[in-house]
Amino acid sequence: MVEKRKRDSASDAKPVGKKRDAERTRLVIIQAAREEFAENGYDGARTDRIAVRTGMSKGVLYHYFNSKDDLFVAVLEDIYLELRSQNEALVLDDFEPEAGIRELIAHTYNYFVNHPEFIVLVNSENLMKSQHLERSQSVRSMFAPLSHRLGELISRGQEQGIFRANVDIIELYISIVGLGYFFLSNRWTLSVVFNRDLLAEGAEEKRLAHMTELVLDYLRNVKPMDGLK
Amino acid sequence: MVEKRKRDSASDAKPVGKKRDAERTRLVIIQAAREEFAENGYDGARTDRIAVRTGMSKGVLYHYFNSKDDLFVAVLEDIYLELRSQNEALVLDDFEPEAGIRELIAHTYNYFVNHPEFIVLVNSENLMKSQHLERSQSVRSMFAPLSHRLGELISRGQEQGIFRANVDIIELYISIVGLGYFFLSNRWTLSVVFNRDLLAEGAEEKRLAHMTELVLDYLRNVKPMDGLK
Amino acid sequence: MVEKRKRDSASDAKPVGKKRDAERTRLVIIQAAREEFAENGYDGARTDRIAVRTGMSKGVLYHYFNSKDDLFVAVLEDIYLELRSQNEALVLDDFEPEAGIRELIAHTYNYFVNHPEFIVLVNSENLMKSQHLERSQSVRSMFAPLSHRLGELISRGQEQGIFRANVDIIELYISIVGLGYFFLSNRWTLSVVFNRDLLAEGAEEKRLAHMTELVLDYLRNVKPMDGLK
Amino acid sequence: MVEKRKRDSASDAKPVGKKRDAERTRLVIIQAAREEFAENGYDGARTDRIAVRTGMSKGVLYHYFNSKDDLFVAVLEDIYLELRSQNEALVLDDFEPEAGIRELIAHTYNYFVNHPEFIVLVNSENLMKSQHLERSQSVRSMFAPLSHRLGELISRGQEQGIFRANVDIIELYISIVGLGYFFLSNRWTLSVVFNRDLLAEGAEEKRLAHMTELVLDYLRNVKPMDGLK
DNA sequence: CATGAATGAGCGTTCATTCAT
DNA sequence: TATGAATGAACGCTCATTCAT
Repeated sequence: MVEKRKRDSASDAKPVGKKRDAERTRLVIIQAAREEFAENGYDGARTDRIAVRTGMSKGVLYHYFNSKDDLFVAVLEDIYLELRSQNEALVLDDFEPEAGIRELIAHTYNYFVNHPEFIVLVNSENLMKSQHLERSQSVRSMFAPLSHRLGELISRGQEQGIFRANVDIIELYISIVGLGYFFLSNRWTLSVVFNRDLLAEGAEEKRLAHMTELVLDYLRNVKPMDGLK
Repeated sequence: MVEKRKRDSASDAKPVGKKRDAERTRLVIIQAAREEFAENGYDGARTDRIAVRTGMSKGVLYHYFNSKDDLFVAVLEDIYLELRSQNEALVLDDFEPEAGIRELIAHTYNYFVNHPEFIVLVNSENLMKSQHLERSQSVRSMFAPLSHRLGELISRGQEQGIFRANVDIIELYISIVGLGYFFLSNRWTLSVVFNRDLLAEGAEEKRLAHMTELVLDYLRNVKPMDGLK
Repeated sequence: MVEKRKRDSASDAKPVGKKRDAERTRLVIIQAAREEFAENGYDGARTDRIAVRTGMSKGVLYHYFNSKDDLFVAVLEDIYLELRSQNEALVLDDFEPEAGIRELIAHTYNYFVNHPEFIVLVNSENLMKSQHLERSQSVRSMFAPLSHRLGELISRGQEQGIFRANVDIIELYISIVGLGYFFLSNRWTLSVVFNRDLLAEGAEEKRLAHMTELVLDYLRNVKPMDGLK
Repeated sequence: MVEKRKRDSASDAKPVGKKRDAERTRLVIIQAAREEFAENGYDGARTDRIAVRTGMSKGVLYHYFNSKDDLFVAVLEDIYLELRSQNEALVLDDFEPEAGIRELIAHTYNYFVNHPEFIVLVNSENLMKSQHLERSQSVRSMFAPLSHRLGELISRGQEQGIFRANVDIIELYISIVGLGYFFLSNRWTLSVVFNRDLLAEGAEEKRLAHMTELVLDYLRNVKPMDGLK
């Protein structure tokens, strides 16, 4: 279920027909940088180590990217693009409403499980108040299509009378993401303060089951008045 | 609703007279360090700036704490202690089950809203896989009492027939925390990818309403079979 | 044969009839400083550690001595005084010339063996070109009496026809000291470059035998012409 | 008689063209470090000042050497290599035994006279119990060849009946080295305690004459029994 | 007198970035 | 274009010394 990183990057969806060595090099650098940033956060990452990971000299980094900041922007764009392309592989239209929600929750969660870098990268960026993403064109509104499709799924459920009314799609989607993201992101401190090993075998699956139930019970909660409003 | 930092720190619950300057200085340093770590994360924080914030020389930091790491441990302990003492102010026993849950959700969420440092500090610590908290004695199992009280609240609701069965208290509590924490922590990147200003007026309250409903609908979801199991 | 350090210091030869606490404190500090300087050299020594060794606060050091430099002067004076008082215990007049030389060599060498601090302290001071000793009154010409007595011993040997003529007393005394001092001071590097463990059991005694023979063979080397010159 | 440092270092025996700047820079750093360590000892040396001496920035030191310790190792290796290569220039086989000894004594002594850094460097290293040299491969047993050649010289002298029997080569060599080394190393304190200016004109030559006589008289001291043993 | 908190210059080291080759 | 030597500001930390209590 987990795809290998090297082949997974959103960037290499681009046509590499002609041997564009420059393009390949860019990708190698982004991969190396992703790993380094993911293991250490933005401030903890070292350009030297990124260079070592690429197997190339440090000057190359600065030839392709002007600065550590620019490189971080590229890494963020790359991983967000990857997440979106994974999301697009999920065609919610094929599912019944409830099954569709289950799929969406599991799909989203599994991406985080399989790409722990995403969480570190995004947390780092939030620490810096999104100053890099703000400069990116390709990421803005990136999740609009997905939330639109989620809206359609909810609508279908509502029409079928199995989903409640008054659902704020974005709040819902943030909940779907957050219930898993927070757990995966904060496992280490949570394990300490609750004295329960959340890194243990089975903990991830247990979380997924709980959050799926939580969200679906919320959605299925059709009140008698709903139809009349 | 937000209390000022200076009076809010868990540490100064102790009677701080004028006698022992040392004790006072320790608190001043922890406060200064909390601010610096909160604004920049662990790696981004600078001991020089912490010293400037204290109004004292840099050497004094090392007179009280042996290293930046030790200081970070002290800051984490202080803020977790503060959170716990705030939690203890909330006597859930006084509430009907549903109202109790509402209180807990709001109380927890408001602490994060009023103490944005908490989120940055804890995210930083998770980036480092809890290596500092691991060394702390005072934080381990710190949230056991609270999850115990939450369990009692749920039990009361179940006895009254208004709450569902089969609730994993810790999973539930992580959801209660995570639904707010994730939103507050990730507002900046979420605002970009959803193209909705989550830092705008009203967004925080909206979030609280949504997550309260989500959790309560889950808990109230009494299935016919529940009583029979 | 080795006396304990604490009772051995030259300083406490002074009359401690009245309970002069100040004087006692001075000695305690000098002892502590001697140990610290001896283990780490001047630059490597830490005033904090000296204070810890005394069991008193750092301020005390600066009350009795104005600076690390002044304290080092006091330590040097103390240990040179100690060496001299040990030398004075050796009454060369009681010995036949050859036995006297043997005694002097062994006595001097054994002091170094039993007081390895002396070597580190003196090497440190030479690294700094004697800038501290230069300020000391009590040490200047301190070894004049001893070299005078050595001269008398040599004269007696010459009169008895068993010692050679033309002996420069100070050169000879420097040789007597240096043959042992150099070995003891440089054992660590010598062990490496010669690949022979000079810190092993027996190495010290072997050295003493060698250097005694060296010096005595030199002195006994009476040439036929000596008497005629 | 004293060669200038720049041409004298053991390291630049290698052909240093203009091609590899790196090699050149390494040597420049080692030279600068040698001077700084020699003037101040290990603890007294400052990496800032070493950088200033190289005319380059401080970071460059760490580009070539990982730490002050590693740099000190390199300096020690360099100067020991230099001493050995000087020693190898002395072909003892060409000399009659006694002349050979004279040459060896003078050669060794003159190296110290012309390279006062050697003494400070080695004293510093002994203060630290040879912890740097221990890590060096190139220095271990470095003086084995020389002591072997000294042994052959002594043997020839013994065969000719002009040198005594029972000579421990390493003890002898340590004496030859130590008689000069100690004088040169400790001139400053010795001048104070003997009240004789050992830094004055002529003092060095006088020392050499004395120590040569001392060693030769020891070696020449053929006892009647020697041949019979 | 004695304490130990506080100072501040300075230490060994790091690191994003530049630039000669 | 690619390399890696070089830069220099800044980092975490130290330490001899001072000073209020």
